Amino acid sequence: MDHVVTTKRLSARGGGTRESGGSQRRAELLAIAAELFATRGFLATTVREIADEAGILSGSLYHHFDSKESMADEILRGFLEPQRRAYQQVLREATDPRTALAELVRQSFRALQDNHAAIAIFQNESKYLAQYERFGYLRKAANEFERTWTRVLQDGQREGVFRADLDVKLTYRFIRDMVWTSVHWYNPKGKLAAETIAEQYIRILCEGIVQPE
Amino acid sequence: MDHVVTTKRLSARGGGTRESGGSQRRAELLAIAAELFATRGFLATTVREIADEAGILSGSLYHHFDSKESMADEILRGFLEPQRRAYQQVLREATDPRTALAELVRQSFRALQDNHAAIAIFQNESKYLAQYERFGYLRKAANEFERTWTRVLQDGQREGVFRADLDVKLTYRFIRDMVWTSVHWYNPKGKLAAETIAEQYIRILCEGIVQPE
Amino acid sequence: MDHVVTTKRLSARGGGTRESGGSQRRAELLAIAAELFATRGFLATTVREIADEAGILSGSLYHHFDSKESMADEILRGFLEPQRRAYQQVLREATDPRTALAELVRQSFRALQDNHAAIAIFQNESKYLAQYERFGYLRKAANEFERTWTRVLQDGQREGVFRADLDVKLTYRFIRDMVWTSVHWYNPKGKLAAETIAEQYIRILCEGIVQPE
Amino acid sequence: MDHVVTTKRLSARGGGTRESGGSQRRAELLAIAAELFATRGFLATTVREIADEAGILSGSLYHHFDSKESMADEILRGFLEPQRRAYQQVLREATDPRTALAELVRQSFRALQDNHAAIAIFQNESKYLAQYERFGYLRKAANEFERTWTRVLQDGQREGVFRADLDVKLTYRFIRDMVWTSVHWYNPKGKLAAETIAEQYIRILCEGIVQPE
DNA sequence: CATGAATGAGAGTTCATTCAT
DNA sequence: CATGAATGAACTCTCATTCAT
Repeated sequence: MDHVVTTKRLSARGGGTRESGGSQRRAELLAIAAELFATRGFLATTVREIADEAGILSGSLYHHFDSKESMADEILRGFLEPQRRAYQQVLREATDPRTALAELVRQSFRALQDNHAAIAIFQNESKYLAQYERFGYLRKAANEFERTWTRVLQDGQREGVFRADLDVKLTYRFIRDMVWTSVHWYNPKGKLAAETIAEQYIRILCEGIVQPE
Repeated sequence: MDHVVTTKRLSARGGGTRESGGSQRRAELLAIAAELFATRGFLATTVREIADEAGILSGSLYHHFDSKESMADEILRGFLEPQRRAYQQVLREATDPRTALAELVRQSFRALQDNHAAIAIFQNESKYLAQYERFGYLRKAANEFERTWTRVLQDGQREGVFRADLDVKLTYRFIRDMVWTSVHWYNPKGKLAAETIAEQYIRILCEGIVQPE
Repeated sequence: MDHVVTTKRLSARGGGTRESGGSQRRAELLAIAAELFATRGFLATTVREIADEAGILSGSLYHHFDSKESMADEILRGFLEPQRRAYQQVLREATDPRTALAELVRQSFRALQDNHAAIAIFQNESKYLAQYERFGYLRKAANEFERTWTRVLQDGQREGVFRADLDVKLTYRFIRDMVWTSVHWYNPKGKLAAETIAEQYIRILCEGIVQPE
Repeated sequence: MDHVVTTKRLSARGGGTRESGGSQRRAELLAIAAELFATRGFLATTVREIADEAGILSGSLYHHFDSKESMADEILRGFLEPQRRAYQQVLREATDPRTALAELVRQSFRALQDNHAAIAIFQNESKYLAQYERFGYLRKAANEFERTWTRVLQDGQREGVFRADLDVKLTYRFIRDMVWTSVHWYNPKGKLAAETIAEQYIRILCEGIVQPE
């Protein structure tokens, strides 16, 4: 379905980061880049804007990172791996599908609070970035997330906790979209706590919006 | 909250299209552009790509359109105004909040089938485009859509049809995201009919995913 | 009278130069641009030609300047302000209108020698450039120059030094055109010294070409 | 002295006009083009602007003219040949150098009234256009004009009418510039008659601006 | 670590011109 | 005579990236 463009707009350079171990300056720069990528988009953000925000010249960024993509890469990896582990832990610790589902939602909103920028980038730029080999792991991560959620949904259906007439894949998408898309309007510094949203969403999701008679 | 970027990367040119009344060729070109903007993103699509797909040279596009933005503009206006009217009609014809809500969802998925590309662009590029005066109407349209949905939700709560403990704004966002975000995976030519998705989503939305005891 | 063309062919970009303080390279590039603008015209000179002459790529110019217009802007400002001050000084130091006039002519030809390119650009491109806000100061400068000269002429008429039957405005234009237009043929490196021309012109201007009987 | 650029920005096409005999429509179009070339400059005027002003599409102009240059060519030739003849006649009819000079000035200002646009183009665009073979006649015409004026000046000096200490070439340039440059500010429809200006200029030129004691 | 000058590819856009209808 | 669609070359400008200092 996706038009896969061969190789363009991304340097041919294999990959790799200049120094894996991160100095503090590095982390600062990464945070700045993440914020800009998240709010303006990866393509719409220039390395000069990142450098400006950091108070250095654009060329100087290349002392810390190989390329603009390396920054996105590092930001995304820094979010995906912990998130993967967090989901696994939820699955291990949950006793039944319903609490598992609720915990997955809660964990997701917690991530929204802590990794707002990274999630926005993952959400908005995956399609574009995944065109390039280097970012192949994005699709893999998305698939693993899907397996995580659908397993819970299927278990729930089997145990009669979730309604049997639901299409699991469709339901998964429903949930995923509703959770991750909040990144577009959720403000970690705003007055609406992630937990509050999570609880509301869990209720709508489980019981629907209609008042039972 | 949003970082508002001043003015760049979009020509200051007031607006206006070369010819408002559309020839047939024009419509073809617009469809090509819409498809590309939708699948690759506005920034990631070059006018040369659009022209290539149309079998002409990039410069020739400018016989029909003022600029790349003009194309996006025309595509978006062509979707928003009819959509607005469709929502209004739903509101006029619906007898009670619950059917109103269901109809709004159905109408939205119908739009997804007919205006897939335009909706994707509206969804993905609004944030970027709305920075520019010319696209101010995007925010206005979004606001009007919000009013439409929240009115139905509030009416429903007042009449006791929808649960009273729901935050209306949050619920609206929930619904909006779930509906529009489907644009990312929904394939109008695929085997999953928009109506099927709509019905499933309406059920989840209204009754939740949990099997009542 | 003048057809005022709205806004095109000049970027809307407010103004501003990349760095106000000038490095040495900057000055070299500016000199090259000035020479080309002067001999070929602003529109007829491409940034590639400027870059070629400087031995760099056209894109590299944008490390130093915001735009082609920025270069013209800087060239013109670098000439107008000193010129304004020079005229003021002539006025302050002159004891009578006749020597004032002669000194103004001399100062103008001296400028021709030092700022040949800038004057040519001011002369030839003002009409075109002044269409754009950014170059509004060109008209202001022209007006101030006019006031300078007409004041001297009026003083001279009042004191009976200059003939009373002369239309001051017309006479001013006469002088201005004759002085500045020399830019079209005057060659600073040629054998004709600016001073020689100035003296001849002063004589013609003051006493006419007719041999008194 | 002039940098002569080989061949660019002017079609290689030999020359020639589509139809020598001029229809009326043709004359109208030419007048429109002349006005635009004069006020905006040759390069700054697009064929589309000419066509717009004429109420047709740009491509339609090519039914009447070979190229944009052909228009300039025709406009310039239409002015130069009559002007040449007019100068010749002045020379034939004048009885002495002083009246000859005065008549040349008067004739020039009369031309300014009738051929304002053409003169402006001749004045402003000669340098640019003369780069191209096709417009070689511009230099020839300029040379002939120069010979006309300098002959009168030399005759006058020989006969003791004009001051002997004047450099003839310099004086010629002085006069030419002062006369032709008026094209920049002279408005044929304004309240200042060409004759008035001519008389003032003749007086300044002959007797100077200084009040004789 | 950072600067500052440069590269090189490609972007959007303009415009004179052509030509079938 | 004019239209409308297209060409093709050139233009100004952007931006990720490199590298000597």
